[in-house]
Amino acid sequence: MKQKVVVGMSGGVDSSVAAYLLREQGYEVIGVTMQVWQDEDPQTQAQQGGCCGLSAVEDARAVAQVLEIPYYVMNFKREFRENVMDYFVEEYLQGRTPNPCIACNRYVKWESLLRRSLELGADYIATGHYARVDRLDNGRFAIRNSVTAQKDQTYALYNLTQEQLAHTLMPVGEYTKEEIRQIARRQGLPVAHKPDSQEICFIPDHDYAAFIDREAGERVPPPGDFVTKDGQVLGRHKGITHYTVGQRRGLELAMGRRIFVTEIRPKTNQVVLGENEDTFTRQVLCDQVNYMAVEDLTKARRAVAKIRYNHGGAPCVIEKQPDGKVLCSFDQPVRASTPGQAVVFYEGEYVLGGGTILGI
RNA sequence: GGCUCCAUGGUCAAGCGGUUAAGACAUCGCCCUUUCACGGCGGUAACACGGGUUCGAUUCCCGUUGGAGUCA
Repeated sequence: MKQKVVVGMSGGVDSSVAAYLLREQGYEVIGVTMQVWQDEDPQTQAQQGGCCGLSAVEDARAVAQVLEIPYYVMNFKREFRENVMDYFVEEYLQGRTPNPCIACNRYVKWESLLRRSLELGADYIATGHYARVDRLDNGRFAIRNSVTAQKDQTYALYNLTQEQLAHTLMPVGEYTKEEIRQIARRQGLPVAHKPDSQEICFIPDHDYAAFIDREAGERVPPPGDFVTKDGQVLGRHKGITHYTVGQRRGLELAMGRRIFVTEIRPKTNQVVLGENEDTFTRQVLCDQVNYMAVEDLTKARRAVAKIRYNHGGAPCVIEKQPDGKVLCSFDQPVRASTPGQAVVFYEGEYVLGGGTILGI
């Protein structure tokens, strides 16, 4: 009896090849595209792919046809709205900087999609992520680095639960991006040359502040003061939703030298500005911790941590606090630790866990 | 009101008789990137106005206008 796997197909190269690889490995493969949001303007719809746009459906269906696998479109708009879009807006309103991809993975892809797939009798779900899933000696499941350091998406997956990982396959993690494209070409998949997705999929024009304005209306914080850490007023800002820690561009302040956002203070509606060196911190505190390769943090241990998706990772000591939060003390200061973003801990090739960054 | 300074891109700021009129910051575009950022590479953009002097004025002189300071 073949094991059944539902592959989340975004219409991109990676998930298409994932479906192919699993079919080759002997699984009974079912292709599914998750419909998660919909732009009113069909013009935008056609042009914008993203990881989950609508043009996705046509491409994914075409790939499924080539692979001769069954293909369905499932509607997850409600789940996406609640767990990703609303969360995204609420975070910004409170002066934090969310990572919607992480929320989408945990709550939409690996919660809603997995549940429905299991209901359909599937044993696993699979995606085209550049990461691997391993079962460790301690019995736990953990996300493991992709074989290629060039393209590694483990950071966005730190929040998956053991139960979810137990039913997850990520075949693409065994290959490099070049190899994946090559496989796509050889198999004649129509998406072999499709560019990688980027940007937030539900904000195709990239103007996320305008999106928040539309969503939150009068709840959006008004303009306020740019200040130094000493309280000196430097100018006016457009509203805290327009900024994130470490940001330089878009401040519209000609100081004669580069200046950066060092802190966002929602209480006083201030945005604090300073020198580049002011953006560095040695300690990062996080909550909502998800443990992955380890069941818990009983004592301080060394790790490597990434504080944003494109951070190379830095050595540190992580230690659980009495209240359950985890304090991460870096050997060297890290730049622009940003509340709302995730800090993900690694040991070797495995994800130990991670949490949501809090203010100092 | 008198006197004295100043007047170059969006901001700051070089140049002071012949220059493609620097640079920084801001801004814009591209690259990077399944978040937001950082970063890299490019681009747009200026001599307040009117008279002189000179072969030639952003540069010198005189006004006008607009700022700054100062003195009754």
